Amino acid sequence: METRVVFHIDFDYFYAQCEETRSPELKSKPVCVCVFSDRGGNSGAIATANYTARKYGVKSGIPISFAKKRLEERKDAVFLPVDFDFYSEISEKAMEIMKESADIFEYVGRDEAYLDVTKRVDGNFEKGFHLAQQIKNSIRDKIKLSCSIGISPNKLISKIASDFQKPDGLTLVSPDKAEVFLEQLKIRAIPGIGKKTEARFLEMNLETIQDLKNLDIFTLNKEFGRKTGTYIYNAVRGIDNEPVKEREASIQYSKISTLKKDSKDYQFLSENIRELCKEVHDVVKKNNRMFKSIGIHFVQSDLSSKSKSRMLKSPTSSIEELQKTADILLKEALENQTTTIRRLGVKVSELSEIQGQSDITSYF
DNA sequence: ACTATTCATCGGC
DNA sequence: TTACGGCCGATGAATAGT
Repeated sequence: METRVVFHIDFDYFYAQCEETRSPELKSKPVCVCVFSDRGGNSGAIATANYTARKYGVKSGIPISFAKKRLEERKDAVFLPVDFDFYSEISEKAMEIMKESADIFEYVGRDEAYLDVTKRVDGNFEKGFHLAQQIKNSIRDKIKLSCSIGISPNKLISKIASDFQKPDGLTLVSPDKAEVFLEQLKIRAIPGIGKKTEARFLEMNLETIQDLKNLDIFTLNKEFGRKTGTYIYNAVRGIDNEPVKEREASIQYSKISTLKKDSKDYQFLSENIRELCKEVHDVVKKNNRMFKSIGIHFVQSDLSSKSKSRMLKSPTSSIEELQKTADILLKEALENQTTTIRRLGVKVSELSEIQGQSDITSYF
């Protein structure tokens, strides 16, 4: 098998950087992009913060009120509400630029993509390095955005490499350097190994990827299951054969919102479910889709999650069926519900495309 | 016994 | 010290089908 040249490209502190591009005076200040909930005040969480804010311990996922405390001494700190449409616009433009440079382009998210450029650079990593520099320059010139790029023979190592130096990083890990590059890193650098898994390894006194090489595949499979165990075994050795592939557009649509008040009252929740169904259905309609699976999701007052979903007999695009099914799921879920519910969500999945119908509303 | 499907939970960004 | 969004996709157990 031929050696590939694979890029992983990641925009730096993406949402906050988007805000900086439209208001350059923000660049010198701590910038926090916030998801404010419907509860008013500072209820909500941080989506992203720029590096100035990060110096104060502000990072994505923490409560807004927590971030404000940490930035108390910075009177110039700004807390902006998220503007997903704006970020998506910028993302699309940047993705177009990257696509032009790729043999195969894989969209991962608004701020992330993989490129297979093997043919483009004749399998030559030096040429790959120059191509990556050109992409960075082009995105900076045209969109005023910085990004970090990892270059290696596969998606796994490139992902780790793009994270290695940032912001505005460019890290090349050629095949002969892969082992040494990985060995020095903390276990946490492996995508998919989060806080929980890291803690389990730390208890076994394993800290670096080098340390992990001491575990045999049987132990790993036994501890983590076959799929994850094998993945970790290969990952620490830099082995990953996942091809870069064009991605089908999203495979589910969902809406979740924080309720005005915590509740387990059917009437109140039912009204909210109805509205969420409408919003999800708008997206379904806009994308000309049918769905075959419907689910609801709770976040309870203690922040733990619960979900319930059901397969339909056949795909549909009917909002009535969506609302009816979601409501049934809600009723069933509430039967033995003891804790109150803080956030409520609706999702549809198992999507399929509606074939060329000019006026779909007349069909059921 | 193996594979495919369904459903609930988890974690990344 | 607490504080808490809105998405997405992956994983694996349970179940159904072959």
